[in-house]
Amino acid sequence: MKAVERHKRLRDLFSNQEFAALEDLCQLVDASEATVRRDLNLLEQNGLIRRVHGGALSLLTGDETLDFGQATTSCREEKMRIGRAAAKLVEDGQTVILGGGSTAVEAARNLFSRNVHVVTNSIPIAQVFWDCKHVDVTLTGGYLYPRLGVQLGPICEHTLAAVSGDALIMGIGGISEKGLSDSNALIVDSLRKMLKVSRRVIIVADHTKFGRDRIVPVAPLSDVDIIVTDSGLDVEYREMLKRHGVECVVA
Amino acid sequence: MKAVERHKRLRDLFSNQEFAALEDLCQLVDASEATVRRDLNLLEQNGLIRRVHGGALSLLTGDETLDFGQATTSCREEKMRIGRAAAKLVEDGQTVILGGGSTAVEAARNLFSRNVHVVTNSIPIAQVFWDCKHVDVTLTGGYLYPRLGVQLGPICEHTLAAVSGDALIMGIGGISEKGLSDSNALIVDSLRKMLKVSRRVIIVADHTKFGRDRIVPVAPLSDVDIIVTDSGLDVEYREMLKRHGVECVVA
DNA sequence: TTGTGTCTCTCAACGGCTTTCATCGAAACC
DNA sequence: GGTTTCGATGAAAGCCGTTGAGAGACACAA
Repeated sequence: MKAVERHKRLRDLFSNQEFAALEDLCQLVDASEATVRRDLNLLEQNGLIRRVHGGALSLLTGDETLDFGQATTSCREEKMRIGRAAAKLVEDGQTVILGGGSTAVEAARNLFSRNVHVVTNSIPIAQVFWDCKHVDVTLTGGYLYPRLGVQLGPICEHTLAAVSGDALIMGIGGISEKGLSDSNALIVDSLRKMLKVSRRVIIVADHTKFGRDRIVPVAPLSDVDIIVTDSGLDVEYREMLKRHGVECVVA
Repeated sequence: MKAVERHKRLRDLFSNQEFAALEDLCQLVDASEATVRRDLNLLEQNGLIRRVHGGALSLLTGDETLDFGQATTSCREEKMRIGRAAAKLVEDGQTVILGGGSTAVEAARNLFSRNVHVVTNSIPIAQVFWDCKHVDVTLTGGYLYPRLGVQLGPICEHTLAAVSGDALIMGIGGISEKGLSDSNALIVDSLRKMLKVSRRVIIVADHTKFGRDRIVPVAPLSDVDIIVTDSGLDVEYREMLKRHGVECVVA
């Protein structure tokens, strides 16, 4: 059986089943333990499962608890790839600030097995690390913005002010020549604060976000170091990023 | 059976059952006593159960701590009544600080349709108000204590210091002549801070909590204004409360 | 106090994990 | 066509975590 086929079978299994033992997986894909272990490592790097003694736990079945409605379901594959690429830009031992948004959640998943310190105002992101030993999670506190599960306001900003991040990974509503913008006026203050206290700014955004100006401007493109996006991005926008000195990573 | 599987079964059991004998658990998971003991130690470390001579007590159905995933399953009559009674002690327009623990979650549920401002360090409690329009929720922020979903440490305490609560509703591990005590050393600092900034202290605790001294002392009884408990409380303890000027509400 | 049952600690055995190496087959190159 | 190179695979060695059994300490009840 080819690797692609094995991976597909494993994914299918883990979207229906919470736990699987190594032995059973070997039988399922008719491969040696060594191969299955390697496959599981890949799946773990992609944030689909978590390896445990004796097998692996699915991160897909538990999803409903992380799904806070809306955006999470659309273009999942792309967001996963973007999240993975963004996580790779972070080095072990660093402090990473994670902004809200479903793409940032994907990035968080890919930081699960890493050795980092996470600071976030997003409860869904915090829950990704619910039972993770390597990752310290600090929540900012603040007013709870119900629909999105993010914490906002003076308390949030005060905590952020006391933090210094090696990297910031955050999603955004719109990216254009004018800079970053978002449609939610309440959350932009916290976004700005995050930008301010981070040494390296990584924006995660699929190609549909480009060329859009949302109601509230957040920051100029010059504040951004890297934008991670998908392969659907127009050349026009790539050049725009280049002009503004923003590195563009295609996941 | 693999370790993950055993743990899942044990959790499931303890979310439905208050006590289980070691022997029965061995049978349930088909493992030796030694292994089950080790598993129980882990669960105890995670605050899900309390080990006792001959087996283990559930803290999920019992009170005090709450695993996020189990939130929906544990809803015993008594706890609900206690939660309801405690919520009645709060007036509209007030700021209520809610400590972690499953009884406090019940109180939170009964505040859902009220017009109050909630301050909490517990994510499960914040989620009670997820889709609620009348209730403002402020989270303290801080280090995420895994599994219990509470936020702790300097950030949490700093936020609490800047808050002033009309009422505090919190659960506790033990209540005796010596005062309040709890088994989790990490969370007591935040509990103390909550006590300090609240004008009116309401403790929610079923009768099994009385006469118990847990490892870490939290506060003397004189710091408490009201204790809401169930009808199973011994006269002996009612008098103790009276002696210390604590009002006792039986739900 | 004594006896029974339970707990803790230690040790040995087992199984799973990682690392390394050899093999195989496919694609690339000469 | 033959050779080389590279990635994928499986097997083996050694390490580490998990498990179960037993000895002694401890708790509880009669």
